[in-house]
Amino acid sequence: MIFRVAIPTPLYRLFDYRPPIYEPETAAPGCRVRVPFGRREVIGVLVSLEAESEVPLSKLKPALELIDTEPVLTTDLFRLASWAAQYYQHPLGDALQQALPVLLRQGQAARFQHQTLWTASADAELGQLSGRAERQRELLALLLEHPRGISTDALRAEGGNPALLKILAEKGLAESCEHHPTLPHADNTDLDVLREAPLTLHDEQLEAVETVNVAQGFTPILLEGVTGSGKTEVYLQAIQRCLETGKQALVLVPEIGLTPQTIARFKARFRVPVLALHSGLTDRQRLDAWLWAREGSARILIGTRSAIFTPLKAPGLIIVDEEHDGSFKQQDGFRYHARDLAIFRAREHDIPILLGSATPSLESLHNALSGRYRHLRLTRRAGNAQPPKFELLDIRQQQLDAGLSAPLIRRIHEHLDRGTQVLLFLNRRGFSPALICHDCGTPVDCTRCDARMTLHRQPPHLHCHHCDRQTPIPRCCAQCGSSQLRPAGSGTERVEDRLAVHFPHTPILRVDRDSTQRKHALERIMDQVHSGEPCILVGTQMLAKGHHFPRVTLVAVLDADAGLFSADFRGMEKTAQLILQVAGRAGRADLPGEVLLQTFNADHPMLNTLVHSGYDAFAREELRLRHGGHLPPFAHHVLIRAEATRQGLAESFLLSLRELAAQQQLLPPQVQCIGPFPSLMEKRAGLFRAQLLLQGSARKPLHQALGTLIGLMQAHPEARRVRWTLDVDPIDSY
DNA sequence: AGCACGCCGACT
DNA sequence: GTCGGCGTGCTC
Repeated sequence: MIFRVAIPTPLYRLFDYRPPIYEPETAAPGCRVRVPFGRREVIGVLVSLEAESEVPLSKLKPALELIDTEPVLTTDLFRLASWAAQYYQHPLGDALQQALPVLLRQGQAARFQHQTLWTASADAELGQLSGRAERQRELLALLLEHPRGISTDALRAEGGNPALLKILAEKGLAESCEHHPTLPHADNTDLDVLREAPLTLHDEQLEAVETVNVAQGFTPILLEGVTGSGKTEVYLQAIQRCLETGKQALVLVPEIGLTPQTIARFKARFRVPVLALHSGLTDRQRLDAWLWAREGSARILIGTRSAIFTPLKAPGLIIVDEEHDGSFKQQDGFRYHARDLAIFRAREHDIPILLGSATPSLESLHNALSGRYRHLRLTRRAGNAQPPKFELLDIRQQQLDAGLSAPLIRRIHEHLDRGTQVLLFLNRRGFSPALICHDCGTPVDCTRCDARMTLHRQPPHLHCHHCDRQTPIPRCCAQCGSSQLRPAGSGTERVEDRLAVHFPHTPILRVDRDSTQRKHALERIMDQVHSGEPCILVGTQMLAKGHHFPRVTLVAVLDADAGLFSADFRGMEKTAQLILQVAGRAGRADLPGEVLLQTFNADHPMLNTLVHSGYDAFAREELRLRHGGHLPPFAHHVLIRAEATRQGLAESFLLSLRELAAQQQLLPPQVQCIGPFPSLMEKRAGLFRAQLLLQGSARKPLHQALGTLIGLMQAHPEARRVRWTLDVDPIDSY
């Protein structure tokens, strides 16, 4: 018998081993094995058991140990990860590895963390202890209060002395047992899953919930609901039905969306175990959560991108919230898209999947419009809330003060005078995005990137936002020696500064990565906002997601043009999504909101469509343009990126790759090769980068071409000096 | 990716 | 004379 093993390495092949010296009883695909690999030991995943190997038996090493007696990667997860490896052209060993929690990658047993719990013996009574053994009596009393067992830590916390447990045990009054922590309500198999009553649905919500409930088997549904239309309530009620049939629900949320409020809302509604797989968990907690999900006692799993690999005993429903969000795509290494894997997984499990968004990705919208997905809309806001009023604020020929126009400042005054709050959005942190010599015009550039250093004032320093390099602020220009270095443009810090001058009596709250670094800083800001007193919030996209500010009546986008003319064809889509997301932060029933967009392009057709006809009209128009330009979702893209320490090397490597492929006629005619081009920012973090784009209208020839190109790149002599990576369905092209 | 081997420059 | 720089090759 031969073990065929996937090893975590960047190599696109599997490795054969002889079984361990001792005879393995239960070897099955999906089990982990510890194997010698080169001069080290690694954990691999058994892919198949073979009768023979192409490698001569003499070259085969024996595996050292079969770690699992049953597969850690169950059939469905194994299929999911190997499909993803194939689809994203990523080495199988690495893909399988990434589908596992860290502790399992390291070879730990797939078991719960065991905890020693103490109980009083069945017949133990306080009277059996002499009156003088007071501490022992206290301890026994505590044990008697916890018939299901208590840990030593908990005993100590309740005032018991765990050191005396041994004495009690010797007297036959106490017993210990190994136990893994259980989830509250894990034994709730009742139909009564509700903890609190559901909200009343309006007709559109009702239809959405009904659609999920009656769905038989695989049913992808795009739920397009404007902000405030009650998508979450639809999720909750769809999950309710799923739970009532004894199934589990998997909920994927964007990185920033996994807030305590979100989790709290799920926990408040249901009397079943709800587990959140957030970044704060330790590796151990992650493994326990993974095990609870696998054994079926966790009923609702909420997590970010990587949660798509959570094992489920009884999958019933998958929800992807804010499905357009870019954080579902992994941006390095194994570049999978969790939303797309979720679709695959739902199809495999033959269950419904709900993709929710106020601003769906054009990919999902296209799938909905072409009939591949059901398309449901929530156009009404819950309650009587009115949609905010949009207005383009033309700032041509306006004097700007740190990015603030005079009409905007007047409007801010009006809202503050009415006693409400204002939110200003600027997706640029720091004081100013450049520091420029007033005499010769030379900006201070990052030495490792093709980028300006950003000036920060708190604390004062220069910071490159692309490679994280930080330097002190120079006193004079490196080019001409002039001391007239001046900040150019403005970021959130500068806006905050100027606002303090214009509105000396109003609190200015800045929310960006810098202002919220300290623990609880964000919490404190949010508390102040929710107190309801007038204030001005200034911030980056941190403000755009997850939070809701009922007392904000004015939202202003200071630079609506950012991203409007981006070289990335998705720039317009992303801009629109961001603008609507920010706009959605404001207002409630009795305080209608107003959204101002400062722009130098007040006649821009797409901006006007978005503002006057809404996202749906915008998206259809944008889809029309994409169709005309043979761009995704009407074509498929694969990006081959390359980077090298010397300029030109990456580009010449890709050029040579393209020429080799052409000479040997390896590219089918349905696949177009575009480039290579230097990346938009050619130099980044000291590396020079280039990219080659493959485009095709069908996936199959594209994948086939990719396979042969990988072969060429691996064999290429230059590949030692050039690092290359693949990105299937890239979501940004820099 | 790791990791070792191996062959040339600046130190105690 | 050695320490260590990173080019080259291999991983069942």
